[in-house]
Amino acid sequence: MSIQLTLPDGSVRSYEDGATGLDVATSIGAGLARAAVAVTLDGETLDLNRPLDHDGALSVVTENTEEGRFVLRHSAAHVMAQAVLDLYPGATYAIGPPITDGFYYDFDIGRPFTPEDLDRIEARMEEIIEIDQSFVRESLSIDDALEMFSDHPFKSEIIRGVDEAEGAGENEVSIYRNDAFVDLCRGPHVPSTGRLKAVKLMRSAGAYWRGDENKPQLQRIYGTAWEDRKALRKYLNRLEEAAKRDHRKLGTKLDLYSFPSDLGSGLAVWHPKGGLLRKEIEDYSRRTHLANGYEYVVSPHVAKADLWETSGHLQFYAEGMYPAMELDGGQQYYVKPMNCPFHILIYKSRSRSYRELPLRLFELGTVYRYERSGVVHGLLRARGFTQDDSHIFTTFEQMPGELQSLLDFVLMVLRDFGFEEFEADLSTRDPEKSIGSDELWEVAEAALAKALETAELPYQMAHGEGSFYGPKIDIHVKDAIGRRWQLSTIQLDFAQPENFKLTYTSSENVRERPVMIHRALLGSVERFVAVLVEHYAGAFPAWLAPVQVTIVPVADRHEDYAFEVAGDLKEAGVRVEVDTADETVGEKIRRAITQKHPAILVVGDRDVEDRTVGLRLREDEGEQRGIPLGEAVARLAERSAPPR
RNA sequence: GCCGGGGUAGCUCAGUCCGGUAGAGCAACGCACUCGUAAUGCGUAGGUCGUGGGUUCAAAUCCCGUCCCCGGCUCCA
Repeated sequence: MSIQLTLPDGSVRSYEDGATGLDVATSIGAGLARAAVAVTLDGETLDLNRPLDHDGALSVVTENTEEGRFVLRHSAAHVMAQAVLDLYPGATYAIGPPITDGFYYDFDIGRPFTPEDLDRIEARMEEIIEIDQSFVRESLSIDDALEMFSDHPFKSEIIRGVDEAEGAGENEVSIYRNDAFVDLCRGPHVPSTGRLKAVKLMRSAGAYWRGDENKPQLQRIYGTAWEDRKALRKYLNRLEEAAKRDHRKLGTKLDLYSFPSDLGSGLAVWHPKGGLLRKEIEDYSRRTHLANGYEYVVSPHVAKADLWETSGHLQFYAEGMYPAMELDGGQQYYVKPMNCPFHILIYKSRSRSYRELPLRLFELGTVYRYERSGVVHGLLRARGFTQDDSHIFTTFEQMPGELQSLLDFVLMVLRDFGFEEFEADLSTRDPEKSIGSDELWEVAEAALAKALETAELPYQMAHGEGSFYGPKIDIHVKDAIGRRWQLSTIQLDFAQPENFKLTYTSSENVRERPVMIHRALLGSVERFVAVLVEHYAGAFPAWLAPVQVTIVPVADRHEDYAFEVAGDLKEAGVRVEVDTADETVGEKIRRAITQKHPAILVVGDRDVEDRTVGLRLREDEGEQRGIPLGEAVARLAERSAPPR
C-alpha cells in the first residue's frame, strides 16, 4: 500500500502507507528535515512523527514561519509547565497556549511567582531541553483522562467541557507525554524538547481562569520562543525599540504633555509644545471636515439625566459614566461620555427636509468616561479625551453611498498623517446588551460589510462586539514597527433616531425616520497623538513638529542676524526657535537633534556677510553651507506646510 | 475593579532587606570661554523621600489607610 501526497509545488509523490511527515521532509532535503517542526495534511496540522494514513495535500511547516513558531511555543509552554510542576509540587496547571510573539501558561501554586521563581523555572526548562525528551502523543478515553487529571481541577473542567482547542473531544482526548510529564493537548508538538533552541521567560502576572473576573485568579507566566538565538535577540531588540517609542516617556522628553498626579488618574495637561502639535492636528481636522461637507457645531460638557435616559446611556453605559452631580433641588446632571445626544438635539431643533440630508454635524467634542483604575494607559486610554466626532443623519437610501464616501474620507485623512496600511473589524450585535430589532441590525451589518468590500479594505468579523445601538467598523493602522492601533470608528445607529423620534419630511411630504452614522476618524485627539508619537518615535513630519526650525548662531555676534532669519521664517509661516544658550555649536546641534527638530540652520561670520545660512535637515547626514537666505526660507516653508 | 511591582531633586536612578535627621548623573542657575555641525571648564542652588496616621528616644527605611504610576487580567476612542 502507498499513499499519494501532493506537495505545495504541485508535484505528487508516493510514500509507504504509514510514512511520517519527517520521512517526507527528509526525502525532499536534509535542510528541510532539520527546519521542519510539523506538517499539514489537507489543512490539518500533524506532528512530524505521526504516521500519514491517507492521500492529500501536504506541506512541511518549518520553524522560521509563524505557524512553525506556534508549534515551538506550544512545546515551550509544555516544558514550562513541566518545570513548574517539578519545582513546585502541589501546583495545578490550567491552560498554556501559544500567542503572538510567545506563549503563556496559567498555574495555581497558592502564591504569586517571584522573579527568582522565574529564574529557577527557566533554569529547569534548560535542563529539560538539554536532555532532549521525546513528545509522545496518545489518545485516552474520557474516563481514563478524568482519572489521570483527577488532581488537576482545571484540566478536569476542560475535559468535561469538551474544549477541543485543548485536546478534549466528545469521546476521547489527546494527551502529550514527555518523560513523566503529561498534558492534555491537541498538539502538534516538536518531536523532542531539544528542538527548543531559544526560550526565555518574560514576566508573571495574575489572570482569571477562563478570563472571567468572577472566577479564581491564577498566576500566568509569559514566555517567548524562537527558532534560534538570533531571532530571539531580534525580538528582544524590537521590544526595546518599542519601549523607546513609548509615548509616555517621549511626552516627558519632548515636553509635550504630563499626567500630574494631583489631577487624578487618566487626565493629562498639554504643555506648549504638545498644545501646538494638538492644535495642528485639530486645525487639519476642522479644515478637512469643512471641505468635505461637514458643519461645525459645539456642545456643552454636562446635561441633565433625562437626556441620558432618553439616549439609553444610563441603561447601557452607566458604568462608563462619571457619577451624577446634583443641583437645583435634586436635578441630576451628568458629564458627557459621548457627544451624540447633543448633535441629535441640534437636529431636532427644527423640522428637517429630505433636501438637507445627509446632514453632517462635526465637533471636536471632549468627553469623560469612567475607566476602571487598572486600565488607564497614558493618552491611549484616558478618562478625558476629545473625539473628532461627527453624526451624520441620512435617509435610508443614502446610507450606502454615504458609508462609501465616508470610508474614502477616513483613508485620505489617515494617509495624510503618514499611515499606509489599514485593517478593519466589523463588529456585530451582542443580543444581551443592545437595543433595536433584529431586522434593523441585519440591514445595518450588511450595509457596513458592503461598504468595506467596495473599498477593498481587508476586514475581520468581531461577533457580538457592536455598540448597544448598532454595528460598527473599527479601522486599525499599522505603525512604523508593525504594531496595530485602532483609530477610526464608524457606527451605524437605527436606535437613537427611534429613541429621540427623529424625523424628516420626504419629497412625498411624508414624515420619515433618518438613519444615524456616528464616526470618529482620528478616534480621539489624545489617542491619535499617542499613536503618532509611537509611530514616528517623536520625529514628526515637519508640518506637525512643534518646532520646525532651530537656528544656531555660532557666536553671540551672530544673534542679530539669527533673529532676522527667524523673522523671515516666521513671516513665511514656519515655527522657529533661536538657540541663544551660552553653549558650543556642537551642543546646540545635539539638543536640536535630541528634540527631533526637523531642520537646523547654523549662521556664522560668512553667513552674516553673504546673507546665507548653513542648513542641516533631519533626514540627511551632513550639512549644506552657504545657502542664500531667500532660498532657505522658501524651501523650509514648503517643507513645513500641511498636506492640505 | 482584581493579582503583582513601584512612587526619593525638573528627568533617570542609588539608599529601604539589617531604623541613627538624604546621594549621583543629566537639566537649571552663575562665572569664564565666543566657539562652524551630536556633550567646553569651574562653581552654585535644588528634596515636608506621593500623602495621612501609627510604632519608636529616633522612620525615606517597620505597620495601617489613601492617592498616583507600571506589568498583566477584564474592558476600550
